Amino acid sequence: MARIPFRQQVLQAREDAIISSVNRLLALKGFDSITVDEVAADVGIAKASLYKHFKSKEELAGAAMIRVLERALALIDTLKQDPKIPAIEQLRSVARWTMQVQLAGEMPSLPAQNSTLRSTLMNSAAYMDRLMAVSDKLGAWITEAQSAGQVDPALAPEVVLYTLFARACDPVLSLLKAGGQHSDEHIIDMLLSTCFNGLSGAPGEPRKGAR
Amino acid sequence: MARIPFRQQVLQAREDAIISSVNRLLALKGFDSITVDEVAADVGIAKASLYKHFKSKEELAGAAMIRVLERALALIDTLKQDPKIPAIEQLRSVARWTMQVQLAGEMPSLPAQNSTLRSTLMNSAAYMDRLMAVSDKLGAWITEAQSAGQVDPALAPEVVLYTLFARACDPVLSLLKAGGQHSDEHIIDMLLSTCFNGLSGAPGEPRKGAR
DNA sequence: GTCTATAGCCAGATAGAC
DNA sequence: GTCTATCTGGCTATAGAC
Repeated sequence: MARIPFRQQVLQAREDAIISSVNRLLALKGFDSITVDEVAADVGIAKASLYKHFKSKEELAGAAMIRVLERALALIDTLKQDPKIPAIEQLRSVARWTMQVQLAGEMPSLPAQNSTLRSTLMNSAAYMDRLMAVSDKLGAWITEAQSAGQVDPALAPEVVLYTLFARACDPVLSLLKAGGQHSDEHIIDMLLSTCFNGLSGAPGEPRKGAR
Repeated sequence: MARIPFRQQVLQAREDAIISSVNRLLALKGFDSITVDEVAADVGIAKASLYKHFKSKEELAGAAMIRVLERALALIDTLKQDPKIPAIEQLRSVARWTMQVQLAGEMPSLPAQNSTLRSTLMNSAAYMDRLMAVSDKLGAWITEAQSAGQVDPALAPEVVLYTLFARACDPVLSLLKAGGQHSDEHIIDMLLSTCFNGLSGAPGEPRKGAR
């Protein structure tokens, strides 16, 4: 571990820069709309050099997804350090974080239908491992919250999990952001409310504040 | 109006067939993944013939969107015939319908980010008129439901409107459908519940039945 | 309006020198 | 590993005969 450091570090830094560019462009334009030339130009290297690091456009997107999943895992582990917080609040914190990432233009958005991309991701152990790690950890909170009656026990757990994932790339947020009528905080408050309390709103609950 | 009928009818029927194919393929694979060749093959005509009816791939997608918006308008007008039904129930009926259309594989899904498609649609009066008609009619119900306290008055009306639109193409539904664990009716019931009552569920409300 | 054939373009991926 | 230059395939759109 003591040797090989410098050149490797440079490479690692370059890969980080690549992933950052891909991540941002993916959030901005989506997988189908970006081109590899564009990514290369954004990073400031030649396209052929990109292909030395990642062997396809799909792998580039996969790397961005892996990174965001790792950020999510880091957040979850941080949240777990306070075991007194009710599961529902942990889930709400995760949802709030995904919305903040979206607003920051850092949430890569992939088309659900692109089949070559899908199969690349499903065949990537690095991706699947992290996806399952996130799912398991959220799944535990979901079960706990349902037992405590904080999340509707009539909902199948997958429904809750998929809904949380889906709200992490919900087009409603970008529409509201583009509308420019509300502050970022207000947008997040309203979307968290629709997510957890529904359009009808929860009669007994305070809607404001409660960071 | 009495003349010109037959040949025109044949053309109209062909255009309907084209739109049906586009609509189905759009629901199945999404705009970016389908090719005009594929549409032509599905309809059973040559690609060049398609371009006699619609002058671009974007216009094809626009025609499909116009048709689904017209179906929505027809539904809304039908629902309006019973003025005794509370606004919230009207909105729920519309949401239920969009989910049924999704499950039937008839909800075209367009990428939110494709800019050439976006500008084609925004420049199409036929599309924009219908989109605004739907928005206005739903908007009236939303305002009414908020006044009656059936929809959370703290939510900006656009949030409610956008959320309903977004639930019409929510990936959660196709994920659950692909999972194969639940009946179509059950999926719709759960998603309507998460949409209107949130993940937490509404304490006072019955969740089952109520078609 | 319908077809076959093709133009024209663009983007993903690679060759080969350094 | 990085670059420039190029290949290759596929896709939108059109030409031109019927």
